Amino acid sequence: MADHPQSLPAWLSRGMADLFPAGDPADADQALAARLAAAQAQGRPLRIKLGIDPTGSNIHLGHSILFRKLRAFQDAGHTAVLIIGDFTARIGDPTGKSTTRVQLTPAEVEANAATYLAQLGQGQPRERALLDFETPGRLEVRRNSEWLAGLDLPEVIALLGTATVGQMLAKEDFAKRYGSGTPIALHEFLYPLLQGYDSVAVDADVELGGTDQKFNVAMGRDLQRHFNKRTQFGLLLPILVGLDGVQKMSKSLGNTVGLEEDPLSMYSKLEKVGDGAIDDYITLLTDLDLASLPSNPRERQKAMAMAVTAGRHGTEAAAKAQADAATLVGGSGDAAAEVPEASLAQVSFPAKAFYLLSAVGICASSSDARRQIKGGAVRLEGEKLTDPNQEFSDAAQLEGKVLQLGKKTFRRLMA
RNA sequence: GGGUCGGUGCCCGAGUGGUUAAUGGGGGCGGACUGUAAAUCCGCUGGCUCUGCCUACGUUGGUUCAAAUCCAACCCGGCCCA
Repeated sequence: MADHPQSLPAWLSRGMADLFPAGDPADADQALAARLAAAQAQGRPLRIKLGIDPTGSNIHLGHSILFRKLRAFQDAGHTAVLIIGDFTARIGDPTGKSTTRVQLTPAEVEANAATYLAQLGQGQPRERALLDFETPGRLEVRRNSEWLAGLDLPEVIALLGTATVGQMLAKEDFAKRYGSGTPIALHEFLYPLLQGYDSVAVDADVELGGTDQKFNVAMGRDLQRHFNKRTQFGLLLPILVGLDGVQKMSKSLGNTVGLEEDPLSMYSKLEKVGDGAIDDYITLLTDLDLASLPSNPRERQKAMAMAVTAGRHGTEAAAKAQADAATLVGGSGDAAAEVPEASLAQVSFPAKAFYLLSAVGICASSSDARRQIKGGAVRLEGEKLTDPNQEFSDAAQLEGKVLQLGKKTFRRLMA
């Protein structure tokens, strides 16, 4: 893994965690550089597969590193084959899961898929979008129900026949669950096979994935060989660690930055990622040159946060977010304009402080709000609230004021 | 199918008739400190416009003044046997 062929372009190898196979540099089935050269000689773009399971509805920065790499391929003239796993989502990828996933209904899957495409920039100009939806020939969006829904039982059995229980149990996630006595449903074994079959169906030259996808991507190669197809390369990118700098970025761990987040919250979250994660963020989420950045970690954090935010919202909005973040954290929230607004419309007056906090959505519940106030975490216009039962008679006396929870959460109250 | 063990709050895991909203740890949130970080220390961590009232220990029913704790049936899982 250490010595990739020299001839791979920088845009391709940037951030790469693993590339396989990496054999004979002259063989187009053994070395990606050779495959690239061969394709170019034939005037044929490579087909770069990336599968997404529309199981959630929000894409975060962790996902975006794969899309960024896919976009890089597009910009180099290759064809991105984005597979929406509408069929496989109904099984649920067991990767990284310690329990069987819940199965989604077709309607939920469709709704999620639509949201995903919108977040990836469908309908937007290519300069702003994460993927290039505009240039002809650069993107195919496919749903794997196209080929999976029609498989009949004999075909499924044949597919199952290509792998063994031993191989499945060699997969770390399954091994762990099996070892710890956590149930593994049989249909979960089908998942890697179906994902692999996707590669057969779309004639993938390269499959992108996180490092946790190695097993599934390798399965794709096995199946392509089984079906007498050209085999794909696996290009794996690191799993982005979350804001805590330790665990992977994952919605269920609450350490994510969403692609759709406003500039201020995006910036302020990013500028305090753990020290150990800063350089990974720079490599994987920006095009900045690591070597030319200041060595002071604080400065690097800022540069990274700035670049990522600008990538999504433009330089101007990012600069404003940076300035606002500085003001907000500096103490009083009154100077900043980019504070998310919260509507008082749902609040019935007179309102006690704890009720206000929960009604406006800044605290999870009114009990939580009481605790936060007692804990000295809540400020209104920079002034600490101490009595949960403090009463506000009407909306007019609150309108335009900034309510603050802790150091990071602000809401400007609006009528 | 048989035997056996088990299903507790976001997670792990104590508790086996009575101040138990339920020990402890993790995570999370807040405070101090700091670089808006890490580490460390401290507090909080079911809900409700809350001096009180609800809802909670797989599900449903039962015993009891009183159950997460006892009984029954059912559902789900692990292991062993077939």
